[in-house]
Amino acid sequence: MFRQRTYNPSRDQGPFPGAHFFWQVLILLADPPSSGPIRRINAPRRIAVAPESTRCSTCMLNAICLPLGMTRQDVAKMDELIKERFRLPKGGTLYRQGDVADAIYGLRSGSIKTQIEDANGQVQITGFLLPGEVLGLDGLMTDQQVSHAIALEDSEVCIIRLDEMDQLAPQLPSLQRQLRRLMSKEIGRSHQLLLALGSLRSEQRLAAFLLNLSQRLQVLGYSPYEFILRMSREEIGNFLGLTLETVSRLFSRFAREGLIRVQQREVHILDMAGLQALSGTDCS
Amino acid sequence: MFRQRTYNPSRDQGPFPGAHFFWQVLILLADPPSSGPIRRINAPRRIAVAPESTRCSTCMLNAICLPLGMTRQDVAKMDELIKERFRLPKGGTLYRQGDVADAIYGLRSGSIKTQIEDANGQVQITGFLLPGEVLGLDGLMTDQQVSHAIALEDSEVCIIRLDEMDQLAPQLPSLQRQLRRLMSKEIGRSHQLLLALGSLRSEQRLAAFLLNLSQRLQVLGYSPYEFILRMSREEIGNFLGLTLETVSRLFSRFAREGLIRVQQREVHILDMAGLQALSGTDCS
DNA sequence: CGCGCGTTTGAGTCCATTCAAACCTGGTGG
DNA sequence: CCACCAGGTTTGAATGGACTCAAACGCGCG
Repeated sequence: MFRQRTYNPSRDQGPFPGAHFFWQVLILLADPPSSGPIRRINAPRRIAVAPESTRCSTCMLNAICLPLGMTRQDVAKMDELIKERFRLPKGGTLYRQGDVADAIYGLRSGSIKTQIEDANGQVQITGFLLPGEVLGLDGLMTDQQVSHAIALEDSEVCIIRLDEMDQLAPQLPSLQRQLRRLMSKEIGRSHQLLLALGSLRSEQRLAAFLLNLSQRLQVLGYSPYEFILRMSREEIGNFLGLTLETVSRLFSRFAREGLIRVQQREVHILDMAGLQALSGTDCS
Repeated sequence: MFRQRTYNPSRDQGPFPGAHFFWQVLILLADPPSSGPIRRINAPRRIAVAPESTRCSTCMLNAICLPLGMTRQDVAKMDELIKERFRLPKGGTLYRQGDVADAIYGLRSGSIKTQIEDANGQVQITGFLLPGEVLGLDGLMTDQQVSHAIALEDSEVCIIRLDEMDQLAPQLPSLQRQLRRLMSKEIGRSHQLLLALGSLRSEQRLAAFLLNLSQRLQVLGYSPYEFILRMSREEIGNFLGLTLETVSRLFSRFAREGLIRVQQREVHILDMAGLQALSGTDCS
């Protein structure tokens, strides 16, 4: 039935009933939320933390995250906006498809995957997020989340409530702009991924995946040459439109060819240029 | 080298030098526009038309396009915002990757494809737009277009300048909200397409493609059962991550199986339910 | 008419998948 | 401490679906 075996992630609450759309059915804006009463997200599990620790102005990620490009004054205003943080254990879900989308989230630490699910339960991972990146932008359309967000390890997110953001918007045009940028970036990212899934062969996809990860980790101050993967082979495969076996084989081959060294989830990149050549990034 | 033959669209100005990014390189915000001086888009080809014909308030598409969900008063304010329209001949480009992105565009009539291009000239079509849909949202990130927009037939777009929109924003919060929705929709659309490219087999992809088109045309008041394709087999193939031959074979097979009738670019859908079952939209 | 372009159809190949078995690792309980 | 188990991972062999290469066809156009 499917080109690849159905990727069936562990479900903590049984099958989700609200995955009823496909493609641009969204454009209709017609179908009411058929998923029954809209659930309130995780409300009980939220904790307010000591104020000074949630400040954007003192956050190490403020050069990467939402405040990117803002003036000091504007960042100070951001501090009013972000009152809550949220701890997420490994495997925990930040939100699920169909939840009300009344906030966006800045990932503070850890890593999170986002995935969508169609009516058949077929799942597609749409992104692996690293600290400083913002989640929940895809839910702004319908006021309902259209994807699941699941922690790959213990993680922590900052919560930015939409209504409070709208209130603050007039005084903080730079936030609107930055938000627009982030959404635009998300669109660009999906498009690049589309290009990968649509036209790259498996080895190119994996090479590009590793390079992408390496680069993003470097931005965060980590070594671009060695890192540990937070996701399983199966998740990588799903993300790249491949099977876990293919991914595993490619890892082995890359290692055999001296491009990387890999044991389990620990990856050492030995030949960055070689990977780039493989991925097709390197032009000419 | 590539999984599918390189799709090489006719280029009106030779190879484009600015397609230097890959995936989330965008996140860096570091690399300067390496494409030389940023070009001004199509400025000389723009024409101002009789004011009453550009009014959102009298536009037939105002229930679908940007003004969707706005009050009558807000739509009236939109009228001030949209002062220009732009005629685009078949094959003409509205903007190219690397152009300054200082406006977004509402498609008034015709149809447009958007495509991205990587350093190797590899192209991926990211969308086929119909009237009432909005282009240019992906360029808001960098203030530079990250995709090409090319007309599939003679088309007409409304121009919404970003600086004017920002000026009007405080008085028109519903516009901000709607813009956010549209961007969010675009993200959702890409994600759905990702799911298709990542996990659907060829026949499912084409079936889903036809259903999607059918549905969007219906929203516009056209028959969902018969329409003519504005794009070539090659363009469909590129969009769906298939070769033109595969697409052609699938059309033939669908026709043989009584799902559709097709001659050249004219498509009649005979068995909508069959197509839905095939695409996997139909659940259970 | 002849040409170019898009499309259709066929035959053969190859790459990723499927199915299957063995392996490694970490955690649990005896 | 070790045996055992479960889940993730690796590797092999065989299959099949989409691709490549190729040729013929149809249509519009100068």
